[in-house]
Amino acid sequence: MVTEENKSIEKRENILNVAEILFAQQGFEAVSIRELAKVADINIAMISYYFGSKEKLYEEIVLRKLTSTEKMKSIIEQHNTYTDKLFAISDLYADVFIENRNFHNIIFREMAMEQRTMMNAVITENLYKNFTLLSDIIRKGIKAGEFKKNIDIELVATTVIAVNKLFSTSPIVICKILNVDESEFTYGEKHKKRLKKYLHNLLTSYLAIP
Amino acid sequence: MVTEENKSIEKRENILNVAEILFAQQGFEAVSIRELAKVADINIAMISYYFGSKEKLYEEIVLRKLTSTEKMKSIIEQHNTYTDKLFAISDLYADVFIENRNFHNIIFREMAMEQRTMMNAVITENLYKNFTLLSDIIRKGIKAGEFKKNIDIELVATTVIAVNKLFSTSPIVICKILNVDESEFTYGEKHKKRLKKYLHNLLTSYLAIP
DNA sequence: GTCTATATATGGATAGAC
DNA sequence: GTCTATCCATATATAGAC
Repeated sequence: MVTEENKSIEKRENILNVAEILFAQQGFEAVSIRELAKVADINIAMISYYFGSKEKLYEEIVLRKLTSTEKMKSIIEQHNTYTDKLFAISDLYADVFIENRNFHNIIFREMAMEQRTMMNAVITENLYKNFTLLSDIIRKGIKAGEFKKNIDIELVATTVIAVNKLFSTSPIVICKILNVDESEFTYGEKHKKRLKKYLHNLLTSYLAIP
Repeated sequence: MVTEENKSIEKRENILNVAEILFAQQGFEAVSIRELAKVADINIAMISYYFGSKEKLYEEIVLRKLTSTEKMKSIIEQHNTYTDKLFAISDLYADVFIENRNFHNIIFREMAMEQRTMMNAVITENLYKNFTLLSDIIRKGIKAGEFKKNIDIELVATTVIAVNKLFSTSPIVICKILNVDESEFTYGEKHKKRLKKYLHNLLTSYLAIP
């Protein structure tokens, strides 16, 4: 049933989605609410009406999609060995970063800011929690005798995030590096599979006991 | 000898340096020439006088420090084995990214833009050239029997860049991950050494023939 | 909920005096 | 080279009609 309320929510959602893309592509300050209103096909006044201000709209975009730690936890529980758990989380990062690459573009731009804001603190806290789940798997894998002992736990966990991140948020350069045409390269399954497979191999060779 | 001309060049340099920091911290659009003039302790009109416009000032900041391929080439030539060549380039990335982290913050933000501009093209071309030097070392190392055959050359080269990049441009999160106090963590030698050593080990375990 | 019209602020840039 | 004063474009935000 399409109620009036649903219509209203849909419009709100539409503004959020369009704004997410524009903010990701150009940055917060570079996008005017006039341009946003044009692209989203709404009146300028609607942004204040729905969100109060451009700033509050931005906050909502950032906060609404932060990957929940719960999702990660449930995926970890679905696997038995620490190797499988690690692979699953690495794959999840690839999926989440690539599928929501506009969003993560915004997140990583925010992380690169040196001034500490409320949002910055929330983002850092969220990323840290997810990071902890990753490093805990490695730590436990070492204790269980599945992984080598003399490894840099923090930096190998950082590597998973860093590689997935660069791959998903710098499309032009990545296309050039992989020798793929940009029009063809929509981060399709083929390239995602390659990325996942590579990370599995990289992690295995660094962590696994020969 | 301090001539009038030198003084003028110094002032120009000062504006470039201050602007680089501000643009890195806040993004191009978020920095007003009024704020820039205040921090650099110059008059607003001086920006137009020296650079023509805010846009041209930005272009000069981006273009002036792009890592020359020549420097990389000379470093590569100084080493004999492909392993040593690879380590040297990996170390160079760590040094260059960390020492010029404000600059690289700007570069990577520009890379994340999906709209293609003149500057974007120059940056991509530069990064691609440096990337090619890196992947060539790996390719030749395989031919020479120093590295394994079944590896993903492009993605391992990307990894070197990705890890060094995240490490240098997201200080707040990295501090939290490494459990280091931010005031203490000025990307000192200690953490740089750790990063370099980790990448050596990671590359060795992925590439070296057991 | 949606629009127009407008208040108000701030941005980049420069003319012209010194 | 340096400054003040100012022009002009564009930004956000909202009051008030519908």
